[in-house]
Amino acid sequence: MGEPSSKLSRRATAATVARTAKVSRVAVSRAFNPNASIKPEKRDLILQIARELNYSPDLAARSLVTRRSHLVGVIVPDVCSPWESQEIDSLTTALQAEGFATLLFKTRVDRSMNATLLTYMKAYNPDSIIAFTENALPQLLGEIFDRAVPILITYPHAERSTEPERGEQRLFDRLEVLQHEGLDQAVALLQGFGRSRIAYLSGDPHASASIDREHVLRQVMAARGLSGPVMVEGDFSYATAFEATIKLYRVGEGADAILAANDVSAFGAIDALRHELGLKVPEDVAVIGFDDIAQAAWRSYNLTTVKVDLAERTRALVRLILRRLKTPGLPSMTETIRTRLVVRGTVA
Amino acid sequence: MGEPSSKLSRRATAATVARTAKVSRVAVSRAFNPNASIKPEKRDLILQIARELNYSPDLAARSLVTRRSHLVGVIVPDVCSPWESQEIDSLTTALQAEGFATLLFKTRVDRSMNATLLTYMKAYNPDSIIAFTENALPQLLGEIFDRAVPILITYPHAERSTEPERGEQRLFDRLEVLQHEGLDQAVALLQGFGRSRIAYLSGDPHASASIDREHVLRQVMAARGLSGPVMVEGDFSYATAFEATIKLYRVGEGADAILAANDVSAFGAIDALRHELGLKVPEDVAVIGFDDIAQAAWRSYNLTTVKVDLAERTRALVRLILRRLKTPGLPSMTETIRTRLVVRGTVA
DNA sequence: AAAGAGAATGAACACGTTTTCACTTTGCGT
DNA sequence: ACGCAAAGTGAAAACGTGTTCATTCTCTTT
Repeated sequence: MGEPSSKLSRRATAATVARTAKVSRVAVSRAFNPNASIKPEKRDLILQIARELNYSPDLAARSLVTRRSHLVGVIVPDVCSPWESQEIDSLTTALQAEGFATLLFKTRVDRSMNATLLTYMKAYNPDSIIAFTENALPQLLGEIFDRAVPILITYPHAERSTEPERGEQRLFDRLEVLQHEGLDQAVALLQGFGRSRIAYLSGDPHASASIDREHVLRQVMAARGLSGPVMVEGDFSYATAFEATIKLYRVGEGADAILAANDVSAFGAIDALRHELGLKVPEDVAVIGFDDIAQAAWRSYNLTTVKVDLAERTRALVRLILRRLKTPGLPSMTETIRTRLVVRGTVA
Repeated sequence: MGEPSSKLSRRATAATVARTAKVSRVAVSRAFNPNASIKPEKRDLILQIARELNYSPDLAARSLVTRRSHLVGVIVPDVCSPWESQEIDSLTTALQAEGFATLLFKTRVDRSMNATLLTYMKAYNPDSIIAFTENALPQLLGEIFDRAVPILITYPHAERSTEPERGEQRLFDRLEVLQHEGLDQAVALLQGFGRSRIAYLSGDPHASASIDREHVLRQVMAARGLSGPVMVEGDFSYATAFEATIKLYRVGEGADAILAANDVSAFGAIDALRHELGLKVPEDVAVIGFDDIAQAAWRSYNLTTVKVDLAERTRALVRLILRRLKTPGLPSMTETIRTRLVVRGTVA
């Protein structure tokens, strides 16, 4: 119980353990390092005493010499949006299993603050960075972080913009979502039900992901002989989608199908249609979302949506990180994951 | 542009900056420490050169001597549940503003793993810990973490269980939600609409928070002359609430009002009533939730609910942390926040 | 039994910072 | 011009760990 305190009980250190176990301090270090050369019974003794003293090696001190902080910086604009929170949940669990802790940073609405935010983040020396981002953050990341720290870019709802990155000397790894397949299935389904006037409820129009999504959608629709989508400007949020949908039908010319940039937008559209415009979903207007968040299966919405497999996404992210950390010399890597349509009740 | 690299360009260190600026290494340290004594123009020079070299002090090294990691460990069972994700979002932003980064940990479903998880967490030396928890984690926390690291316990959906903590020597600070006021308003509203047979859709029945919630509810109902609630067992999740509600009306005796342990449960109940049981909300059954998450205002649900003010919660959490860090000697602190009913469309 | 290989050991150093402590410079009032 | 307090300065010592390197121990092999 009572600590063997010489000084007023500070945190137990390797020296404390060494003294108690009557071994050298180096031995303690070795006991905690799996592939160090130490006699097994000695290691057991040390680990036993360490447990009694509630000792575990200080990661800050260790990282100082190891150059590994076992921290992964996760940069995200909105923790509370359902898709991103589900992704963070999944990612954190996966990283924990690999021995990394996630350091969570939220980008500011005020973008001028992001530089100081990233500088701040850099001070923690993360082993790697995952940026879920829609905006121009990558360039900033490249400027602030050493070439030595791997950066993984992923757009939550789409693949990269077509424009090449500036600051190309910087190495980014990427996770991309191949939306073509899922969107094509979506358009095909709508077409099968005779819907010809399709509206695209966009995400934030400044986000390259949304622009790219629109591009792919146009492509898919053109290939199926449909005229380009009616554009409705949203920002991935429920409220904006709600208002935009109302405007589409009140002052605009309406549409017989809405394809939303993400599920939350689709919810906003559905609620506007049903509760404000008096239109029936799916009878009057068909709605399709994107992501397949847990709420999409809730009975009030029962949303037909383009699914991005979260587990697969997480596996890919972790795979990318581990590979990069193991062999830093590799050229830029890109993993892609596919999408597919999940048919529920908002198209008929 | 080109680094003044002697060795192959490593991360810039204080020594590098000192050499470039032709000052001592200590001066660099002082330049970054606001209340250190250094000539202003010297500081400016150093900061300027530091910026050019993209230098910022290594936090691991600093924390080694400062004994401040500027990390706050946040322990949470489910990042992806709406209430908790909204809270993490808000908290992360607030902590960032105070110069702390949030280290996110997710407790395992497999509880036997939590001990190793916490040991792992301890290695990062967080300045403080915030545990959002429903289960027996506090005791484990007390065992593993030094008395020196402050622990802040909060039950997301309620106040503490009535039982006194074991391991009482350990100092915990607490944030509690005074649910009495909000619940009383809720019951009063139901009573006003002549609802007498009220069901309580519980959270995880093993969670002390849920037990406590039930306790307060019974108290409130008794005070208003109502017989105790019909108990329905849930676990804070949509799916379980959905199933439990169906069972309540199919095999149980039903109720004319449902009070749910959180909003997500309320959504599950509403969807079961409307889409599976053919009952109308609020005409046939009134429903009241708890938390007031963003989704509660969505038109499909338009949920009447007991609001816990998130911004107020966050402010209280940060206040507790800062106060504890500033004056570690303080006795155990508890902050409380009030609740109030937000009336929307699920009671009429 | 001697030799040799391989494992085990501990002293010393390195990692990048802050802090302490003497010491030197500066600024100000008389 | 003088004295004296205050502000500024750098050498050295921490902080807690991993790693290198020369040395010692422990086996196996001939």
